[in-house]
Amino acid sequence: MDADISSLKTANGNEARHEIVRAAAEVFMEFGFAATSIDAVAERLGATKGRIYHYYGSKAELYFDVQIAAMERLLREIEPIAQGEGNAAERLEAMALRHATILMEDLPMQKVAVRGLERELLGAVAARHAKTLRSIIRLRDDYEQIFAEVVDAGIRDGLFVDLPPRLATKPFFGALNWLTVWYVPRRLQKPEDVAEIARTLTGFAMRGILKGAQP
Amino acid sequence: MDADISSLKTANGNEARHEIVRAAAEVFMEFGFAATSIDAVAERLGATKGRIYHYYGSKAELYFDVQIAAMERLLREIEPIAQGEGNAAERLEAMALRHATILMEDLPMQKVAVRGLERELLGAVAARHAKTLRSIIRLRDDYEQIFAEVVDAGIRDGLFVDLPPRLATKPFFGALNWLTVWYVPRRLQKPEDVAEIARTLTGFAMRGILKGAQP
DNA sequence: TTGTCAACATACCGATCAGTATGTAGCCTC
DNA sequence: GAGGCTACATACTGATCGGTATGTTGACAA
Repeated sequence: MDADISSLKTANGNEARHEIVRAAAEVFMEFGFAATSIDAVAERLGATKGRIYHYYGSKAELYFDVQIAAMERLLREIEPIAQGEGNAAERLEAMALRHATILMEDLPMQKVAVRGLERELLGAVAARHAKTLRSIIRLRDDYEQIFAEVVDAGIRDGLFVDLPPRLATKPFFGALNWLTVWYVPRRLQKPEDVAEIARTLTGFAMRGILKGAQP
Repeated sequence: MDADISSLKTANGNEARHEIVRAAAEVFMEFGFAATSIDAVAERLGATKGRIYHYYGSKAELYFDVQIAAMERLLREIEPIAQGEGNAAERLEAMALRHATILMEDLPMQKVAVRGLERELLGAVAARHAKTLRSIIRLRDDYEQIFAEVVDAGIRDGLFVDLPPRLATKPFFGALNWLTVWYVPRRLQKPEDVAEIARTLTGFAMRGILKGAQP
């Protein structure tokens, strides 16, 4: 958001921050926000609190950064597909496929992001970080909006079932995002299996939204 | 599980426990397990810790009871439908419709149950309550099994897409269960809207799993 | 009318943990 | 080679919270 005076220092700082974010994502994924201690994140880093608090002002700020990193990757990869070529069905399918794949590739980050700001935060540190909270909710809304627009186009073209776009995207996301609940990465055998799962889920979601031929 | 010597005492005890479970479900839903304090649950009850610890030995035990109550309601209502009449597609549709409706009707309990035992527990109090944990996982597996069997029947009958039943049920549940993430109950206007949402989600999920007519 | 027990409330303890304050080792600069 | 700064580590504090120990009150029993 504000990295501009980039020099060696800033670059190193960004890399150091990113290491912390990755470790934090893993621990947050395992235990959730409240049950994750900064000491546990530090331990996973092979370091101590000092290192983390040198780069982050609070646990909430670190948690937010995980979410932002996850959302930014999704936005960065999916938006071009949405604006690309093909009819609404083709674009939506490509978006879903990429979306599901990213969830599995970046599971820790994405799992944290998908579970979202689950109230655990709103009640607690809401006021302090109200501005950051808004911007994350904004990111999420923007992302859903990208899908909603393609869905809307598909509905207008008569390709998709006749539903309010915002409502149609809910089960669509559900079929895909649910994998963050059940998917457990196995050692080895990964690259093709991930693609296979992504195709299966995408196929399901597309059938759910496409206007069928039978009455 | 062990309520047998039922007398006035046991009956009152069960009712008292159920009140606690309801309040606990609301607070757990809002803040999650770790961020929910027993004092917060007591406050929602208009009571103090003493009341809760009179009936429950620990916070984990209370949390488990919420999950058990939620799973038991689902099992109790959906199993008869699965064993009922109709072909696989008709039964699965009725099950999905009822499932989605229950999620919305009992949102606090069901939201807690859907989010499940999210590791926040496994790491922490796992050993102490290993037995209870197993039985809850068992309940969840049993429930998914009910769906998997109907799905399997539908696949064998050529009604559903040709996928491993366990894999096909994932996005099916996803489309439905995802509502626990986005659904926010509004005052008034409820009874028919809930049914409408349930029908929409069920329709999506059924299209996702039905073998389409177009190639 | 006194004992008993369920059904709580109150008071307290010990552990955990976010955040802070204070070091300190290395590098860079001049 | 002295000051300064970055990138941490270490030590500490204050607050929260799960659990327990100890009341207290009313109903019922005998």
